[in-house]
Amino acid sequence: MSSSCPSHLVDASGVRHHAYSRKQKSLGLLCTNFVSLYNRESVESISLDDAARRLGVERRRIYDIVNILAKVGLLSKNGKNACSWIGFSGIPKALERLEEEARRGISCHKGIYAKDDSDDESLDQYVDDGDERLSQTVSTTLSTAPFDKKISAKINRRAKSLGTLTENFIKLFLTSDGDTISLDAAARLLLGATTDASYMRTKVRRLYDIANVLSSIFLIEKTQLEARKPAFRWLGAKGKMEPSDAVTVAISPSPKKLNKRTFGTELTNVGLKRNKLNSAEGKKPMDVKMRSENLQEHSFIPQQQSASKNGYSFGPFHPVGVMKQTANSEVKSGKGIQQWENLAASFRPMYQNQALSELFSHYLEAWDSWYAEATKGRNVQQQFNKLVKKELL
DNA sequence: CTCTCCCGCCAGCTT
DNA sequence: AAGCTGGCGGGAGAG
Repeated sequence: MSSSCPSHLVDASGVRHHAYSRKQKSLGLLCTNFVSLYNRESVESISLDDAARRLGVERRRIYDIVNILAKVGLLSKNGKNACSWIGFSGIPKALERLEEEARRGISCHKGIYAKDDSDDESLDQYVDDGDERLSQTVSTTLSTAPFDKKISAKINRRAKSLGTLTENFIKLFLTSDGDTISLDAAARLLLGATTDASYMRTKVRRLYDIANVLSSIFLIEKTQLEARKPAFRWLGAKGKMEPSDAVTVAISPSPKKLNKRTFGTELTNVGLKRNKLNSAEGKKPMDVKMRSENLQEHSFIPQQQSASKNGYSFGPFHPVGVMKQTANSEVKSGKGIQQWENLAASFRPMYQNQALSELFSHYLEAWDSWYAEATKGRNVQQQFNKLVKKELL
């Protein structure tokens, strides 16, 4: 085990030193690695089990990522322990769908997450949550009341899911004129006027989860509206941002800043738990060990697959500073690819791992192609946007 | 201190 | 019954 962990973390006697780093274990980074692992042509079906093993994480984490990525069209879930990889080309379509739904007012911003643990009373607000089967069930059930508690529970559960939250979070952007939404506003809009602070806290946690993942695939970036007011900026594919909209946070990209929630030095998120655990602790020591070993065998260095479509990206909440300087109008208006490349180049050294740099350049290509696709012929209904805009910020 | 968000428990669902 | 999913919130690292 120790062999697959950074050596400075564990000494010869197996005692862990104080080197736990959250940054190396972030969902975003994991997502990045996930994408780098599977974003290639030869990949069709993904076993979640396998993914967990190869990435060296609990399967629980894979679920999180898969649920989010499925909503942006990178992959689709199909059945137990499996999903199929679609790739970046799937993003435009998924965004279109979300936008369309948003326009039709489905799962709108009016607090669809309003707390509702008890009854069926607010069921109708869940009816159209974008899941056809579920919607159908609900519709029929509604018309044939009395309403089944089980279905109600199911709907509640679904309505609170990471996936649904992801969808609605994205819809916020897609239906807004501005492209930056404060965390506050997002929470308010997504959760409705709940007074329950703990419920709010929970959902904000989820928002962070989602934001990390979306950041890692460059759909959004984290930014700041003002001091201590975190916000997210849509980088997607709308290409309608004016330079003047840009939230200007001129940050000189000092190395320190750049390291903020960005790159792990490892390709994997393997292994170490928070330091409250010592080597003897943990429920599944064997499991962890096995993962580590597996990682060594499997290290998903991109052998020499067809050198084109494969990709890689940097981590979550990535280059905040640099992004500020490049990711405004140019990026959005379609001539940004060049900028992305420059950006990428400037970050390349952050990867100690050579395989990663390699993957990284592949990723650029993938990005390039999906971006081109995404910006092509895309018409955002400004009208509707204006309506919604008022709600934001 | 507050913000961020990893982590894994465990309820509910599926096979 | 066993295994799979994923909501949830405690609590720790980062700022």
